[in-house]
Amino acid sequence: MAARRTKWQKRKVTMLEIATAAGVSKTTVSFVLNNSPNIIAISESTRRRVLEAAKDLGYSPNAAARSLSTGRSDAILVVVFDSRSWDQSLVGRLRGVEAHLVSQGYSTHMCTVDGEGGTSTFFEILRSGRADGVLLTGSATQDTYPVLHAICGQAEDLGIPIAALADAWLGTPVRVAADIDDESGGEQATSHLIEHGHSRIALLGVAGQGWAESRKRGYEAAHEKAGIPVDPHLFVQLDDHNQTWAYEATLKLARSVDFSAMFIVSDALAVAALSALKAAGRRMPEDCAIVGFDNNETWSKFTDPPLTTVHNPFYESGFAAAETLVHMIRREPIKPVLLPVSLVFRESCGCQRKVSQEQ
Amino acid sequence: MAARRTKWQKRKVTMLEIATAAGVSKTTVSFVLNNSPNIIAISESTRRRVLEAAKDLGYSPNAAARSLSTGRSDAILVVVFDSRSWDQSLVGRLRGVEAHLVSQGYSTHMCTVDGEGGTSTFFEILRSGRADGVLLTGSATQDTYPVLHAICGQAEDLGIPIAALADAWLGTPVRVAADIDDESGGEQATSHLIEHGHSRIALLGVAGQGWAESRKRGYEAAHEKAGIPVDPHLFVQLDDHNQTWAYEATLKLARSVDFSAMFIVSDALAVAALSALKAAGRRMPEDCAIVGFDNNETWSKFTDPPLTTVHNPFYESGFAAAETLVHMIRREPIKPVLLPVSLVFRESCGCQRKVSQEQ
DNA sequence: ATGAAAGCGCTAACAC
DNA sequence: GTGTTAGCGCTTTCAT
Repeated sequence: MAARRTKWQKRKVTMLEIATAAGVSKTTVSFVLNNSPNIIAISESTRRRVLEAAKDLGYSPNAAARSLSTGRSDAILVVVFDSRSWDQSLVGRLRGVEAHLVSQGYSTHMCTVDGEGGTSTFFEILRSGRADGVLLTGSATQDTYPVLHAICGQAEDLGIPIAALADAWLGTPVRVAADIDDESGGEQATSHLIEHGHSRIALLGVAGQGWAESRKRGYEAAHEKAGIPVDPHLFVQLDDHNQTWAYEATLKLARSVDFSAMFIVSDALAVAALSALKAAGRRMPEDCAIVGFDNNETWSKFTDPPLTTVHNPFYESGFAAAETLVHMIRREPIKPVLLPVSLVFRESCGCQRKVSQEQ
Repeated sequence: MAARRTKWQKRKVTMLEIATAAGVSKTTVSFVLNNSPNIIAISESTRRRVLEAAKDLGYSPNAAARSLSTGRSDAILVVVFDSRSWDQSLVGRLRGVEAHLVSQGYSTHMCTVDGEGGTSTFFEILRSGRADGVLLTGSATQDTYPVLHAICGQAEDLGIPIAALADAWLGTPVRVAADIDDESGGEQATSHLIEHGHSRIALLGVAGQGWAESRKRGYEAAHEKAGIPVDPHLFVQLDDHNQTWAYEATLKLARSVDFSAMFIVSDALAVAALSALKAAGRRMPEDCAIVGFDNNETWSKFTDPPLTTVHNPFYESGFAAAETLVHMIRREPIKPVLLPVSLVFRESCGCQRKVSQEQ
């Protein structure tokens, strides 16, 4: 019976209702619920009554109202560049980002930027005040660089902090919120190969990408340290992080120059190279030892041979980047983050097979 | 000079300002900008003036204010279950989801649910009115099933539509917004193996997951069609989508029963199986032909041998699912979506090597 | 064809 | 210690 109310949508509880229930005013409720500075001026008993009422009624603040009133949105926007080419690394980072954001009371908006189109979303989200900060991830290519610049401009205009996750975005004012030690990784990888006795180590890199260039510097540093000259003929620098090119370039290299090992700046490229080397008739690691970079959880340990690679702490860097961004939003001091990386030994480098498959 | 205004934050333009600029009232501006039904009552010239002013001033509506006023949020929440185990499939789907959502003026909130913790975020986002609809993706495991149920309950209480992306969530009221034809995929894969002359085809599946079970049904259907009896001894049903288990189970199977081919319900599991088969001394495809499922863009073509697999249209299913969810939100009629899948022929099934590496 | 005005739910400056 | 009240920017009903 209780006619009226043709369709009963569970009414959202408002502050007013809980104020009434607790016999106080909205203000008091607001102070209590937000633990606002004025909370000191609220008696313990009132506080308790309010909290209780809020709980009983199942209160949740309305985000829009709060946002309208405070001017904040308590959300950040994650922009993924060229998501097409990203896999677990992206997912891992996203998990880390979200984990920290959640702990700080922020929610996560997401948008992707691939070539065209997507741009507008980004601007709308930012301009409509849906985000208090922006986190960039992925890596911009030639197509997306203009977009990247527009994004930076927009964020600056709006006074919204913007930070990059794990990669330098050259030529932009974007600060890297959390980076990993790409150079050290490249050095560890290369040094390990050198320890295995190799002196002609090929390098498969990507030109123009900060992370790849750093890894390459690590490769050079390892040579320097060992007193081995680097031979530029052993370099292949792709114009883009592209597997097909990696395959072809490696095939060509294997047929034209002499080398007994190879450091590849990413696992995704490494599998392509592995495939090309096999096509060139080489057996790994006997005819060519290999080390990659990233340690993709799902795929890298099941290559043939299992790939020795530098572990990239995706989750951790996402977490740290979010942390930095939140500091920026709150105008708190921030310290640069450089996460260490380390080598995961499997068989492609020439190390012996592990006893169990457990790694 | 121009003292005052110590820090100049580009003032957000409001409707009032554009109203003033155009010499009309807020109401008119709102009507024009939203193309509201009353737009018919706005003279073309006024309309143009308003539009022009809005453009000149670089106006963007404030999302919070609009949301507070309309009760909508123009955003949907994507919940990713067990994101740990997802890679490109997730990214592909997310891209699809976002592509459609953007076209409809929705923004995307994201949160993950892994074991513990994350739950709260979810509820907060929903209860604080930040989302008009929920899209579930990933697959719930035993740990996360309770969370899943809580989520469904919450969404229902709030009257917020909730839909699943590409997988049935057994025992919940969640409707599948866009599914792919897992069964047909399993059948195509198996039939192809049968055409290659195999009659003892092992199956590596996952128990309790809708998608995996469907793929298995396809395997059985193919046998039935070919008049080949299925031998349950050839089945391995993992309790979870776990590569280590897949490796071990396959190794054991290879050593205990006789089979000349294998259908594996996912590429991730397939690489583990491939590795195990090699460890058991088999050469592929000669000693064992293999077909997987998913066609991971980055990894599946560089396995050794290149993996023949069923292409899973991740992007498309994300797109379609978002489409359905939007229909649900708008209370428009919806039609079930079942995307077709097809086999990608490479070499692990025994087919000849392609002329170029181009696929 | 257009405008006035009443909210939407919350915050915070200011009174008491 | 606690309450009043004036917005925040937008939508929408109802006048005109």
